[in-house]
Amino acid sequence: MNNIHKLYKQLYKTYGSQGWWPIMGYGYHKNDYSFPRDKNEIFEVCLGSILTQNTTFTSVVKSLQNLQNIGCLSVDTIEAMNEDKLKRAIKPSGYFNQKARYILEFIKFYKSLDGGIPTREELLEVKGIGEETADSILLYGYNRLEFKVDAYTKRVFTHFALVDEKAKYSDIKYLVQDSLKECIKDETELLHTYQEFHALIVEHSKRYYSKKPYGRGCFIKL
DNA sequence: AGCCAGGCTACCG
DNA sequence: CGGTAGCATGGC
Repeated sequence: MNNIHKLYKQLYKTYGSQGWWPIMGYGYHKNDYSFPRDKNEIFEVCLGSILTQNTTFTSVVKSLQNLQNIGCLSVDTIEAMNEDKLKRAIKPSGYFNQKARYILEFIKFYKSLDGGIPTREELLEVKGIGEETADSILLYGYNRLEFKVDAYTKRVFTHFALVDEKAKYSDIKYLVQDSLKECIKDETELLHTYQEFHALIVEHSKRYYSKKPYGRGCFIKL
């Protein structure tokens, strides 16, 4: 068992199943890996992945709630929306001018898929979708084996010297994927581990890696 | 009051 | 290529 897997095990033992991705009207689904269940929920994950860029998820929930309240929480309804109305609805998540454009750009791409599964390369060509958002969509929307790295992940990994300060997104992503693949041979279990690991890192980091000095109070031992 | 949040693009050297 | 300003609201 390598240090990455050790970290995962300790986090899971501490916090348990996180049940990401949360879906509107259902919330988290701990120990239930049947999500997303349909195309609407897949799209909701994509939407949430864009809205949550550099923002807390509670703000994203407000935006999604706003959309739901005006009956616009679906691909076609958002596509048909007046852009200013869309901006008003997603205002709580911040960067609403950019994000409104990103969402509309993504919808064009999403419809061109015609129900198909996007590749990572295709997603990265869409304006507003960088590596983390692409992996978020793939991991939680399409159940693909693409680990999602975020600022917290880098912070925690740096704390434990699993990577150095100048590690790039891909360095961390493939370190995690390679490390977990060594220990977990079953693909379904591996997928759920990717999904839970990222969520667990966020849960742990909100407590111990949000304000400086990062890692104060962190009880994990590798 | 100031810092941080489940980042990305554009533009710089 | 790496580094950074700008984007914006909300919570603590």
